[in-house]
Amino acid sequence: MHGTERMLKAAAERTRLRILALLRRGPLCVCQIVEILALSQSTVSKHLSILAGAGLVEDEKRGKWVFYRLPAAPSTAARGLLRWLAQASLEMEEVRRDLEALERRRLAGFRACPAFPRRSRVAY
Amino acid sequence: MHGTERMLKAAAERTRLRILALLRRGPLCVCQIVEILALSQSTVSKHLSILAGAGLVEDEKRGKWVFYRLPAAPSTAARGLLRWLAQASLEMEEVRRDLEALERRRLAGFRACPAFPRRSRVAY
DNA sequence: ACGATAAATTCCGATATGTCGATATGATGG
DNA sequence: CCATCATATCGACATATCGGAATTTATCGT
Repeated sequence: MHGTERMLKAAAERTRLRILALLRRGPLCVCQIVEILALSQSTVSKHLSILAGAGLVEDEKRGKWVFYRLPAAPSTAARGLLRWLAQASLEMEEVRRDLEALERRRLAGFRACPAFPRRSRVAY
Repeated sequence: MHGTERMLKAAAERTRLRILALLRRGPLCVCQIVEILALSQSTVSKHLSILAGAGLVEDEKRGKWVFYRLPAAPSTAARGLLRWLAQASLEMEEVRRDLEALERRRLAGFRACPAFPRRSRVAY
């Protein structure tokens, strides 16, 4: 399948849209995403692998945790789509709720994951 | 389903990407699209209805023909996605072949469809 | 070495999707 | 009115996709 199609298929699913919106706020490890989305770990892991295969996220192992984030150097196509998604996904009620939940947990203290080095703001 | 998701799902399919790329060159009636894509009429018709439902194309009846085209006044989201698609879909081998086939038929004389009033170039 | 934890992979059932042939709807022309 | 043509819709089938439970793999702490 061509990259364009793969990228669109990856983005065109509610759960994955939710994940992308979360990652826009910064890197998260799988268990944190599981907690926010309230979906099974296997489901989340599978979605992340689809997103990674499309070049819409990248991962970094940190001991037994795996952090996912939006790619630091996305392809031109990925950058364009991610930029569109950043706008469009905010229109979704569910996404907004997820982002609030994320913010709440960030304040309340998340889960015992090692802090991930926050890069500067994403440029797209 | 939310508009954003519906739009992405509509775009995230090979046949529909091909249709959108064709329509970028100007309005076409269903039978012309059928001819170029070499798919059944029912298949093409269904895809068009999905695209229309997502606001990515619009239709206009002309006697017994129905012409489809990219929307004259797309929503902000649709405009953004269509712009991205215009770039990205050209990377697909199959799409390029379709566009060549379209050009060839335009020259060789298409099919007995009434000429559709060509609007000025799409602005997005 | 062992148990515990995080994540990926595998398997399975339920549902969604793409395609086509057949049929229905609607317009046109004799 | 009837035949024809363009399109939409329906029914059926094959395949793809999503979700979760269970298992496997890898890492950590003791």
